[in-house]
Amino acid sequence: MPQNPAHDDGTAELATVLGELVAASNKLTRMAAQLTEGAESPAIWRTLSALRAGGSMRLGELAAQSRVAQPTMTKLVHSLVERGWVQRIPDPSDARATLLAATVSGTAAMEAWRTELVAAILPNFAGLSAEETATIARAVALVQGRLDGAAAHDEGTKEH
Amino acid sequence: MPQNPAHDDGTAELATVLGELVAASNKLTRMAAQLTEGAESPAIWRTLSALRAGGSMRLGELAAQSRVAQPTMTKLVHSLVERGWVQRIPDPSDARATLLAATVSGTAAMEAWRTELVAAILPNFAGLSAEETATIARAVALVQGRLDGAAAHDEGTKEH
DNA sequence: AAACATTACATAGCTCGGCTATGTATACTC
DNA sequence: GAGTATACATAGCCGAGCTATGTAATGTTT
Repeated sequence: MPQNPAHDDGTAELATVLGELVAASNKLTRMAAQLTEGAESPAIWRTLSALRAGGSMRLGELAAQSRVAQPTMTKLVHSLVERGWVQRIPDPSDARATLLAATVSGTAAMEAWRTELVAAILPNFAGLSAEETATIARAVALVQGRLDGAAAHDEGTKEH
Repeated sequence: MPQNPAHDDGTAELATVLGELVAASNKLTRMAAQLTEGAESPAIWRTLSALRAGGSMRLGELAAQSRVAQPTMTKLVHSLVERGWVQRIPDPSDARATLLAATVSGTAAMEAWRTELVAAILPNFAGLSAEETATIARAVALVQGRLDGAAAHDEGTKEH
């Protein structure tokens, strides 16, 4: 705990903001899940999204990016492959590993879901001014950056 | 659907931002869950948080606020009561209903969790300037407002 | 006021996403 | 070539989410 307020660099305020940020994120995620019910689950889209963002990668890496344990990712990939949304490509340099790539239909499905979801929540955000939209966009970009940077680090952070 | 682009009020841009907002939220929620593993689940904290924000309320209302189905909330409340974090109070005006209130220890547990969580993610956000922090704060406030307004509406929106 | 409809919550039973522990095959190292 | 490390798969569990349905209290109707 930062017991000594050597020089107040706004840590206290930042902490408050982060607390609320997480709470709001939790709520929004729940809302999104509820609105697109019947469709596939958030985990599916999160995984596809990570694959799109990071390009083809191995299962373990994808698990780290998506912040789930490796066996969880094995399951997710299984169901994604079944749906034809992800393709397994043997890694030429390592017979143990397989590279994973989003297929065309996988990408299409993801974007269709995104469109549907946005359509569902858009009414709630209809009254935003251009300036407010820009504020949210900037905040999202800031948070995104911090999240991406974190994934790599944590690999070595695990105890044992 | 707003089919006619009568005047471009930035809907397209807003849609993009919302898509990314949801994706980032999903990721952040996952990160938070992973960091505080071993502790209780996000659903527990989300529920307690809703109770704190909205004050004592009936189970059905809490379910709506927390955006889960009623039976799901029944389960959650059960485990919260077991932990002594929520108290059931018979509703004097309706014998079928019970009012739910966060206990002192429930509130304390929630704040402890929040502190722990913030401590865990704070390093990732350490480099933020005061201005960036403010941007995130404003965005969170904006989103929060839209989320809160939505819960009530949806009650009547359900088909059948 | 008896009967019916509605409402508020509980129960049953299922699925899925998350975890740990462990197995198996390939790769590395000496 | 034996032993260790790595990449993924399997097994088995738990919690959170859902629908469908049950039960008791309330409201409504004649």
